[in-house]
Amino acid sequence: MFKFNLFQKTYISLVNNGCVMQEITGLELSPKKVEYLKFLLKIGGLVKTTDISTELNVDPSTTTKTINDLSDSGYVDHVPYRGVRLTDKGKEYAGFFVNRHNILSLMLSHYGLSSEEACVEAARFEAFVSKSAIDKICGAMGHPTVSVCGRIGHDSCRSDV
Amino acid sequence: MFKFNLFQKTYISLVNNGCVMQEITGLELSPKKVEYLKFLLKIGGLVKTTDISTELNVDPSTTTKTINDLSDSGYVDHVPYRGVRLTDKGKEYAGFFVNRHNILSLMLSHYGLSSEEACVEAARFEAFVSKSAIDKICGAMGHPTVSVCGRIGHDSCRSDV
DNA sequence: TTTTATTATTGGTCCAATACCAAACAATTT
DNA sequence: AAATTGTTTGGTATTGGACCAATAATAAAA
Repeated sequence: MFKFNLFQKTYISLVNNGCVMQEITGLELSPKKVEYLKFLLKIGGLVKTTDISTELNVDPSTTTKTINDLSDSGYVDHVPYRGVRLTDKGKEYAGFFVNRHNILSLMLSHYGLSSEEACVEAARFEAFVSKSAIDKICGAMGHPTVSVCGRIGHDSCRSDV
Repeated sequence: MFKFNLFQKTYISLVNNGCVMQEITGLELSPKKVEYLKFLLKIGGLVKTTDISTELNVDPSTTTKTINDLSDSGYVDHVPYRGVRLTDKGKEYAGFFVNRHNILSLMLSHYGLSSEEACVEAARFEAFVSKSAIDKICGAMGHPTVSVCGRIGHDSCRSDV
């Protein structure tokens, strides 16, 4: 019996292959959903519901529901019972979210917070910091490539240099 | 007819006159409640429901309910139909909230954000930044007294110098 | 390959924070 | 005292998040 594969590349991705960063405000997703996307990007491929639940310490049913939300918004592709993975759009957002976390952590570390403290603190408020602010902070710090909790890429903010 | 005055000083305040800053994490109140306290501190005395509603752009009934919450938690004293004012505890928290906002705004302005941008940005995430982080940032900046959107006091963080 | 175990999803319920509306109530003004 | 203004109550709604029990699908074992 035929089964449509949601993960198969289609001509759609060729049509929709442009960078969408111009439209990102950074405030589109709730803190918890940002966590989902960052984790999905870290794993990289197809991710199981249980893995997400374990990582984020939530019930699997909660994960399924959140994943459905993210799927409806176009950040992930989800095949029930098989797994979930980022869409191209999801990857761009997740990449920004990781960068934002790293830039804010690095910034905080410059004010006497330890790496650990900076990381924990940034995680608490990062979802409410706009991309426009991040681009400015990143530029003012000279577009650093290394933070206290990971590397920083500049695909999205170099244009603001 | 006798009416008990909730705003009258009683021996309670003499007993409870110590600084409670040691116990503040800065994460006790939701963003909206932080706004209420900051506004109440700005006005200073007895504040009417309508004034709060106008300032925060919410229905008066919403204000009444939020004020009841804040009253239950001991941040304000509320006499129905008369007005609301900060308790001593509320003043300490409100003072910290204002300082936190000003310190974060000042910090952001050091990364190329305009005063206006810094203020707006800080307002969005400040409720999720801990007092411990603020104390460190404040210390690292040399305990500035002037920010881009107000003066900064140091009653609560000088001990960390 | 049929049973068993594991994993995932659905449907239900719940909570916190925030908000509005209409009705009732209190205070103030006339 | 009546009318107006301001405030509160009670009800309802929404958004985001969470859990549980029951069902369904997949994978593992016999």
